[in-house]
Amino acid sequence: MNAPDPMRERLPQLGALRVFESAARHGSLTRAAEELHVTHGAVSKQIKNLEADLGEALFVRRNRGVFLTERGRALAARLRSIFGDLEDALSDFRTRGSEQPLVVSCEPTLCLKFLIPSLGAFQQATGIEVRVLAAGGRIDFRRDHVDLAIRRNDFPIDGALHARVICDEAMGPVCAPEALAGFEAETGRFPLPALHTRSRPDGWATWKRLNRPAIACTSDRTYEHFYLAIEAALAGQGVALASIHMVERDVAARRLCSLHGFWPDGTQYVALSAHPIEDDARASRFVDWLSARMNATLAAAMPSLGESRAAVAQPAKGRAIHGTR
Amino acid sequence: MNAPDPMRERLPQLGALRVFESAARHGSLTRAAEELHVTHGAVSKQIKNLEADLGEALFVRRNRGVFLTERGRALAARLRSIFGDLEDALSDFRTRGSEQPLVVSCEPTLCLKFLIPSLGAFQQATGIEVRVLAAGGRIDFRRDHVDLAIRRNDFPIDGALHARVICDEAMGPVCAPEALAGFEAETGRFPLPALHTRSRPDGWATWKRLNRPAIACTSDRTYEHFYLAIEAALAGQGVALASIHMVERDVAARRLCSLHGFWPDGTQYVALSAHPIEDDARASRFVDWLSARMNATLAAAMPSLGESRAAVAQPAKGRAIHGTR
DNA sequence: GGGATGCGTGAGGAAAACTCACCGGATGAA
DNA sequence: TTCATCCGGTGAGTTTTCCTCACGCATCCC
Repeated sequence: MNAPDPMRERLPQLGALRVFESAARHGSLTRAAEELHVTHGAVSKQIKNLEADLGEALFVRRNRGVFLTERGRALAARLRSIFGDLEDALSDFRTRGSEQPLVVSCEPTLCLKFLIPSLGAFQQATGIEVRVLAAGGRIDFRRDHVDLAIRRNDFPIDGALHARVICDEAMGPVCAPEALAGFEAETGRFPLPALHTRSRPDGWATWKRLNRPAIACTSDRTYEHFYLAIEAALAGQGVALASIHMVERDVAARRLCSLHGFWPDGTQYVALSAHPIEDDARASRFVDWLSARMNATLAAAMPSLGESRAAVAQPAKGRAIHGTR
Repeated sequence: MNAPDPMRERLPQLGALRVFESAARHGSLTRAAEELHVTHGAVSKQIKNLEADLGEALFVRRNRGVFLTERGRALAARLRSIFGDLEDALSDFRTRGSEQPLVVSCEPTLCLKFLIPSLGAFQQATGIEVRVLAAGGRIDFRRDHVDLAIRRNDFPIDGALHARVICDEAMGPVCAPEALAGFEAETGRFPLPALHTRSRPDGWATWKRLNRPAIACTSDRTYEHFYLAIEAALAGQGVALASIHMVERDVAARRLCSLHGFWPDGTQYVALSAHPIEDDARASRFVDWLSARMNATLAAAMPSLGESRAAVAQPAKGRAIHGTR
């Protein structure tokens, strides 16, 4: 009566949700009542309340039993998973159970070309279990249950996130050894297409902007995915502008040749998290390891990085990284 | 008094958990009380109850405020994520919000060599958002929030799971084109090591058991990861026994050569789910697409599969697949 | 038809949750 | 030092929620 909770903090009916989940699972109010050790009347009323609160029926009553609505089924499925998580969390707490694996989201190409092959050593050395979610672009940490995302800072980073720089990005044109024969280093003429990637449309433009040696290709070809562009380069179908971190192994194995070395493009790889990375020992350790690992790659591929860096690092300035350190 | 709930169904204190989460987030009982629109006394008692139930303090009281225990902090973090999920679920329900992405767990090599490159077309055609979790081996569907897992049925499949066969596995020895020169087809002599993978230790043994042409290598080399073995083969360091589904693109691009074609090894790829796959339209559609896609690869690579299949399919018999169809 | 099953509902009661008022320790400024 | 203030604990009492009980109704099966 007296304006109890105008902006009532959501989740009013925790108990009712729990009862509904049970009833949905059993497809029966009576059996839910048994599971919860209450009478069927209690279950009936809880669900009625919940439906009133949601303004929508979750069950269709048929006098001989209840049947989930389509939307009711969807809600029940999610609730089931969520209450399962809750049970797990409490059971882990009580038994001092093991930690959850660290979930890392990473751009797919980097993921397979670099992260996964070297992950085994990390897991073995630290005992930290890592799960890799191969996904790029925007990320919803909570929805996807991601602890850490590895991204390039080529976009403004949400101020609510916490970031830690891992290493510089360095790009360079690469092609298959057999395709290298047609390349005229002086004129820059190259008798094959330039390979583009939709996920990094400004790659070649940045290369040009940084006054790196021009490469005059016969045409352009665009791939949906970085991985496919690299594969096309491997197949000798053109020259791709690739990240050193992604083609490190291919170059080392001489499946790919670098035309003009690799150069920082002003962006960095950063680790993003919804919470301060320092607060999570495992995440912190992972980022440290990743940073050391990727910087080693950089150092090996670009011994001349020292002097070139200062001139190139400028464009990245002004990009707001809300760092925690 | 009269034995109310000896085996009380877990999660007794939903409200208390909610209160604790709020207090932990604010680091203050008083501010939690404000958020929940109750008095601080109510919050204090709820948390006291919860601690009694857990048999352990969650806060350290300091007369000037409360401070989370180490374990309390861990629990609060998980609760925060879980209640966040709950809010999302309810908010999605009320607003008829969009569906969650379909999370597919897949062995990393197959994931990058095959799945991710072709996934774009699927997402575009169906509008179904797919997230790929690169992980092999055993899987906990609920803990990892996985909807669908793609695996080979080379292990007994838990009866509680639902499975649908996708396609046959087919293996064959592959090496780099330049390494092929040293291969004597008649004697089977090969002047390089055989490349093994720890994740499929019985690969070459199965090849021999099925009476495929023997390959006499100089030595053996074992890699931790399938991806690395394929990479070694690409680098001309030996001959690997690879799945057609993983090296399809490499063979097509002539980066790898097949020595004796690809042959079914008696196992199949299966889609596993915690729930009947038919019940989830999106999962069902994804499996249909994947099945068509992978069988097309098989058909293209092994036009002679028809007659060879009958003789080889036997070993797989007896492996219990709890199929839903 | 008769019994069993499954659910809805109103009245009344038990239990949980909350409020209120007061307490004590710690902090910081006067 | 003193006093005002902040933060949380606690006991008594009250409110609210939730549950039980008992009954009604419709369906299904023998």
